[in-house]
Amino acid sequence: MVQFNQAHLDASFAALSDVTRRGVLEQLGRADASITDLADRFEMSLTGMKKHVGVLEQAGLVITEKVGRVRNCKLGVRGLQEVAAWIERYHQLWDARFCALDQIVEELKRKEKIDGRKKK
Amino acid sequence: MVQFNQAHLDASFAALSDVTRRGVLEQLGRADASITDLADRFEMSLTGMKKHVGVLEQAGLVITEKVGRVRNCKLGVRGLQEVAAWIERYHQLWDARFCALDQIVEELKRKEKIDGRKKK
DNA sequence: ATTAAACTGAACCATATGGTTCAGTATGAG
DNA sequence: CTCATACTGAACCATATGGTTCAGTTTAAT
Repeated sequence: MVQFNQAHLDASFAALSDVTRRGVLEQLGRADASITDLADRFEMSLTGMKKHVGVLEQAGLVITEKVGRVRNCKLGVRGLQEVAAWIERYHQLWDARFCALDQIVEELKRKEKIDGRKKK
Repeated sequence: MVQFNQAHLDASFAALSDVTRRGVLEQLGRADASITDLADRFEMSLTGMKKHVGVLEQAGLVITEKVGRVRNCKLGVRGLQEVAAWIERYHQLWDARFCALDQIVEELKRKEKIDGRKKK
């Protein structure tokens, strides 16, 4: 089984746990943007937006590059892969458990049907 | 496009951003457990573990039920689905952009090859 | 009836987070 | 050269987070 970089997972999930930052990612999904663009879009101070971008960059979810006096922000490659991998693996655990659960549910439904008939 | 419950996404991602809580989920993937079980496993006070479980439960990632004096914890259904859906949709944005990027990269490689030949 | 186990809630603590303002620095335009 | 733009860093603030201890309460076992 793959070994995950827990610190990186911490940073990535934390970065994703804020509605503004998810918004920024969505925005960058449409087009690259400067800090000013993003600050305007989300009605926030430049400094505030800079911090959000910093968090996203730390998590590898965006990449930025300073060109002249403007910092260009774009989606990063590195970030989401491990997160998606973790979710995926976790989903498997989940399914394994719910397979069992599904059977129980089916069993219950079958019984209900019978009970229903009896009550009629 | 699906509209996401942002508050719930906040809670879920935040819940997942802690290594102990991810560990708890993994543990519950193997078997249901009591608060005491989990506290022992992660070498933490009962109260501390209770808080973690509370966070996970709030996010719908676990379900608990008090049976006698012990609280039984198990994986929840409700939680991961929206998270997985968000990641999935986001992945699509990503791919769309990287498709374009790939083309650019290919283009650059092609040019480099030519330049390389010229320099020789 | 006693006692131990398992949890729960309140209070506390240190640090992190999400925001702000203010005072810079660096760069592009005229 | 001058000035506005775009960012950056420091300091601050309120609230949240991850943990603890201590003092209950409820339930199970003897």
